[in-house]
Amino acid sequence: MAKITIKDVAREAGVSISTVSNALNDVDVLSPETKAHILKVAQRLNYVPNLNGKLLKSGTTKMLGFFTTSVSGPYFYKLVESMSRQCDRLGYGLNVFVTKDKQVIMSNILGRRVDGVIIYEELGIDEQDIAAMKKDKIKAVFLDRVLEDEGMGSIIFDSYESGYEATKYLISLGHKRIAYISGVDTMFDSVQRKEGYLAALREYQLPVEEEFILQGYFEEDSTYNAVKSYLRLHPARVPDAFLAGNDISAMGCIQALKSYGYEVPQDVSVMGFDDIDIAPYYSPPLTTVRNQIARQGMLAIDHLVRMIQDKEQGAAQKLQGELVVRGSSHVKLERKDRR
Amino acid sequence: MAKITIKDVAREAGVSISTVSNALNDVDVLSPETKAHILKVAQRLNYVPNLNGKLLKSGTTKMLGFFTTSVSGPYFYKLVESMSRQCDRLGYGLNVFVTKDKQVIMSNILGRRVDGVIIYEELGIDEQDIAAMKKDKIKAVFLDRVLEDEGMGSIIFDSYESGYEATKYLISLGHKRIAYISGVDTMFDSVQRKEGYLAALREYQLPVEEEFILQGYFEEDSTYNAVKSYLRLHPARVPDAFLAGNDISAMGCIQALKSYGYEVPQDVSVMGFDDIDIAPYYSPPLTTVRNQIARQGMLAIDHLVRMIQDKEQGAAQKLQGELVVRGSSHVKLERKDRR
DNA sequence: CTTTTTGATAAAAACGTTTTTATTGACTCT
DNA sequence: AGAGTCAATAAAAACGTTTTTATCAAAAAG
Repeated sequence: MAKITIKDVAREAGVSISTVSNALNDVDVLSPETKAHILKVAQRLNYVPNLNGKLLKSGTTKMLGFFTTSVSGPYFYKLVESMSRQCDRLGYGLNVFVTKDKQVIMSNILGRRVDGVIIYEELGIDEQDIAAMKKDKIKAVFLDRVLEDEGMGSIIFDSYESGYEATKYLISLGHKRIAYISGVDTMFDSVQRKEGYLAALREYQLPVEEEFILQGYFEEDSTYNAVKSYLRLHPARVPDAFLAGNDISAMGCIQALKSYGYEVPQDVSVMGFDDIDIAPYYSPPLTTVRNQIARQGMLAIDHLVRMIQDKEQGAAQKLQGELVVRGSSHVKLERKDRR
Repeated sequence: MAKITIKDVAREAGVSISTVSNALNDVDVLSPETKAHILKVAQRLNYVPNLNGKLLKSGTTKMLGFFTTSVSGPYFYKLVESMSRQCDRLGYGLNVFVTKDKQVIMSNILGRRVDGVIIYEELGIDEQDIAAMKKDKIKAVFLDRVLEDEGMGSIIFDSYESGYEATKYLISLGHKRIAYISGVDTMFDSVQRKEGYLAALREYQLPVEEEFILQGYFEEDSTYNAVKSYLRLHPARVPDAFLAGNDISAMGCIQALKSYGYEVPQDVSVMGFDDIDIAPYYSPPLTTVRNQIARQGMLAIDHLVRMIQDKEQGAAQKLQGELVVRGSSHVKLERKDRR
């Protein structure tokens, strides 16, 4: 029992192929009886159009592709969740391609499996690939990089601004000696957050001190060790506050402080970035800066669809972070001595 | 500048279409020079085959589809992560379709966008749809239901066994009066866990008491209220241990116990199911039963690919849970009086 | 020296659609 | 009454591939 095609329906209904196609696609040229008859036959045979044939001919799929190297972690599922909701709303399907093989990515994009693409992937797609996509008039929105390159869209978080705002918040609590725990220096977001931190210090004319910039690599353990070794070496110069490159790092920092007998936030304020799921449950609950992930997903789909409909040119957008104040930060108090 | 097709490559290289196709697909009938020449031309023109044309003709896509109504939460991303890794390993691509529209799901499945499908969706696909898929020889693996129906695969967690093992563990700690906090009685997993719990009680000849079965609806608040009202009504008959339908519920239970001055685990043991991300960070860290999500994903892909290659018939598999002992459970102690 | 075989390439058919164009027969004009 | 419109349907072309079949010259076989 082979797959039922439009041909089978035509034969069974005693009409031509084109008539069946018209009936199925609701083109209004057929007599109501013929149409009804054909639909009934199609139903009876359980006919389902072959999407590849359909797509090959019509060139449009009503499908958007999301290309990513990973879906691990809350960032991705929040993103996918919001994108798929918005797709539903706009009458598109969402198709997530998880692969690390650039070849696969490019051939799916250029091979027209989807009407437009959202791209998030750390490695791989370079200027040349983007040029190829532009040449083919592929509509794309990037989530992980700024594109000066016109024609393509991008929606990224303003990490610089987040770093800046976080630092300003700590300053507003009365803290003057604010340390920064750096993430990975090759990552764009990481660097931007630090830049924002430095800018805020400069703006408030607080000294930028070399030893106040620690290296935590976005990991709990590394940060724990880095902070501990700082406290060992400079017991007399403990910062008022630590701004960690992300929440994981903030957690390591808090552990290290606790192990040296400092109370957070009474003795030292600590904050991170990302507002990961466990942040509100941590002890103390973490003050952090949250990225509006759902908004990013929603805007990406919106923008892409408008690009596809030629209502909008690709453009770059930046999203502001959202300060979330919880228990790990506190106005500056006179610190009790180290136990 | 329209899309480059195989025709353009043929014209440019001065050969026929079929020759180009042979060159590109490495069919070994061409002279090395011709082949090299064609490949060079294709490269120069940035030719990328149209996947729809290709697929339409050859009928195979080397793509697997994962159909789901949601990707929210850790379960899904762990699942997708493991599936995509296994796909990579086996030379397939993974394609996640997120939609609540059954129509979309069915037309993508039957419309041959993918070589095989993994299905997880709570509502929608019924016996009739499955019959249609079988008729079309679609290869499918279900993750959310047992399929007695031969021909299709399914890989589910053995929730009955998990409930049984969890209860046995609590009994092994010396607990005799074990309460169960039920989830949602329409959900398969929820019911199965409770059945396992009851079976263990029966096996050890412990009395099954009506009041010991509370209703928590898998929510923190509902459970909190349910447990609290139990403690208010039966202050003299506090269980030795609570087995909550999931970790969220366990958290609510612990809060309620604390509010009545009971210490967990010294006074009462509490455990849940799922091992959610915050379980190890909770206070106390939760004892729970973990489902092997990554294993489920891996097995699903494996099974599906073997079905596609006709090496295996669809079959049902069950995965055992994994007991994770943390701080919320303890051997039975003589309980101090209520404060 | 003709007939076969072989090797390399080209032509044509096929996949399942949609879309464009053609073909009817019935109706409406003047 | 003949030409022109119209409604309904059919036929054919097209989408971009792969695959099957055909072509044709050169080499091998007799």
